[in-house]
Amino acid sequence: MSDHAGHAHHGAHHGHPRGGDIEASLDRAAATCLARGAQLTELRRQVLRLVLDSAQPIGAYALLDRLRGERRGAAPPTVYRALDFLIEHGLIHKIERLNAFVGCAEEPGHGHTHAHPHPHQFLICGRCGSTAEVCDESVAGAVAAAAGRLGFHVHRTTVEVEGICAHCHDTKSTSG
Amino acid sequence: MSDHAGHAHHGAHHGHPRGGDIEASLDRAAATCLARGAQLTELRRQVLRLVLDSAQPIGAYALLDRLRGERRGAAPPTVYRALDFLIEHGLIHKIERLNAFVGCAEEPGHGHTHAHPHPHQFLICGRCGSTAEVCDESVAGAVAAAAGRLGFHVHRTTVEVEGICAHCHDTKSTSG
DNA sequence: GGTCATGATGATACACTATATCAGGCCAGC
DNA sequence: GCTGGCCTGATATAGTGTATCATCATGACC
Repeated sequence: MSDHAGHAHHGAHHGHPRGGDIEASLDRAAATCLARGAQLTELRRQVLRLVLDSAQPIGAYALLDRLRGERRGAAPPTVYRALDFLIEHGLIHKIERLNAFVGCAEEPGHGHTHAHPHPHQFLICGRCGSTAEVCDESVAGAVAAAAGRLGFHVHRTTVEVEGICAHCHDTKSTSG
Repeated sequence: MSDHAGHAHHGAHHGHPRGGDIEASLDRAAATCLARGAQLTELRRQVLRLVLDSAQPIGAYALLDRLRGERRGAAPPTVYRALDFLIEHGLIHKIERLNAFVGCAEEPGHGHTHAHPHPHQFLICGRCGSTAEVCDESVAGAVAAAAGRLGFHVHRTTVEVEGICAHCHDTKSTSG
């Protein structure tokens, strides 16, 4: 079945699970971009930092508010252009159900982009709002098989699961 | 694995694949609602008819335009409230990637609702814009397994696959 | 009949999400 | 210095979805 599955991230219970890690991730992201002939400019780096720094999926306009702390004239296109770039290069994902963005759980440098994404699924907790990105190949395989049966050629797959995370299910109190 | 998979619908190539079928579907939908203590009012029936009548997924504001043909003062809440009801009762689905709505491919009366949905996935052709709803249990099973491994309790699963449908892939011309 | 709660719809305004478009700045290469 | 490409600034607008209050019908209950 699934040879590797499931590393949870963006947990809302732990505040900011990363700290100085983020700067290291940004450096790796910059290197990855460079290797592909693109550049992680200061603006894009700022937006990526804000996304990674968020404990939960964050919306474009929330990003915009925070971005304005460091860039006075920031406007919607400012943040959307940066987001498009980051998605294009596989550094972040968009969660369609939430109209929000999260950092990619896979480290960059694996050659995955928007055109050639790595398989990924999101588990969205309806109680605490946290999300986990899992990378389960059996899910991707089942999707590919079902699509293939109909002669459908898959480009991209969006899998977003809504439910209750283990933490919230264990502690049925108001701790979420 | 997957005991049953794949009935394609909403094909854009065939114009309106159904005709008088729609009225029969509406009647069955009304009966299903009644059996559950809800009512498919004239407004909801009109909106459901418009959704079913659309060859492709249709947006809320496109529905609103058409609805105004039969209901002069229709406003956004008019159509959104009807859509919410129809989704709640499993009569239509929302495709998140498209912000659009399609009729449920499963006939009503199977007891599935928004709270207890039947497994379903969408194949979205990026060339002709058609969508197919498939009901593959192996996909749902893989998702459930992956989630369960992390202790996540699944409520609802959104699977939306973007790619090229068999028809468009066969006829690589501009016929899409 | 009168009253009241419920659910559905009408109607207005607003919030949130995303894009189009044009202008200016920076830099590499000729 | 000019050009072309890329990035950003800035303004306006399009597209999607909700909040809120008023109105109206229905049915329960006294």
